[in-house]
Amino acid sequence: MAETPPVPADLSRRLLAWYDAGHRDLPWRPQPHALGEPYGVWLSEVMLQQTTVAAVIPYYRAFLERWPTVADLAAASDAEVMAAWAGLGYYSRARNLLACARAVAVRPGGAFPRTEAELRALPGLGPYTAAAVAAIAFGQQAAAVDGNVERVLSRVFDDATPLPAFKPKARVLAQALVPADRPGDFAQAAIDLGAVVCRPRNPDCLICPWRDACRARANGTVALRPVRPEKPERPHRLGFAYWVESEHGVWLVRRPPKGLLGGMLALPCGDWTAEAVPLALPKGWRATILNAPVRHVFTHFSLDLTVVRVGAAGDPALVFGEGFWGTAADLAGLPTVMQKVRRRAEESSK
DNA sequence: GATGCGTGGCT
DNA sequence: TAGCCAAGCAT
Repeated sequence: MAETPPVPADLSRRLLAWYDAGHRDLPWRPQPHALGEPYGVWLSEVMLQQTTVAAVIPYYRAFLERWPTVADLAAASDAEVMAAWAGLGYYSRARNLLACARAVAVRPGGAFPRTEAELRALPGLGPYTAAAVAAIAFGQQAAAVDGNVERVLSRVFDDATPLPAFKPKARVLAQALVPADRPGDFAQAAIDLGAVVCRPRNPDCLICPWRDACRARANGTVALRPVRPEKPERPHRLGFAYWVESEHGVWLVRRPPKGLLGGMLALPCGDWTAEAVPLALPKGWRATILNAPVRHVFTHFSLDLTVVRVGAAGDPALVFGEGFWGTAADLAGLPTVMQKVRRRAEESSK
């Protein structure tokens, strides 16, 4: 790796002083100088992966209320946890969350490991989350480098290395800055700095505790950092979703455990491809095609789903696969794209 | 190293 | 409004 520039002295102290003078009050956050509660820290960090604070807060509260300890969560069923996660996105996190809780529950004392390396070995904990939990909950001198910290460091050192190649450099720089006495506060302060001051757009350099040291500010390149690679074009896909209602409820299926919406409840659908092909329905089954498709945008493709209301004259499993008649409580556990389909179907019956 | 994986808010 | 982006991880 290329040499990293010397780290100006006193950056850590200035950042901590800025944090102490006023930081975001978040439900999972310990008081300054205090350690966080491992379960809550871990839960929040997993929820916050690629997810905004505002979206996480209600889910965090709901999980803590329903499963107050990691042992409680470990005892929950897959279906309960997936349903509780519905709407938050990136559903492999929910599967890994439960796998991690179960792994922790069978450890001696049912407690989380305390070191970054041991945490890193748990499901769903990558380099960032392992370091964050180690620092915030256990006071380990670990460098938690997320997108905020990468952005801040790319600017302070005016480094034009494109992401994600800059990440290893950022880790080296961050590790050199982590103070031995307050690693958890430092991790959260660095994140707050990126989230509140050193924002992606319109950074508030005038109030930045690192403004004097910031090379990008001196060079007038703040808006150019970090350098991001071009994003690939997002393809468009088409598909059908089937609303099959009877006196028993609505026919729901469980999606396969891996892949898109893996492990989640769903309405029956065919494949989502460049050209949609409707499923052939048995004779005597009524089908009503709703006029405007449901639009949804995923990370790597956009989707138009044509909703079909079906009056089944026989066993839906024969056409749509293994499933069950879902009630209103079951429907609440559908992911967002399926909620959009549900809304469209329910509107059409008014 | 590249790709797949959700959703919602902001501009 | 259509794109950008968010406390990343697994493969």
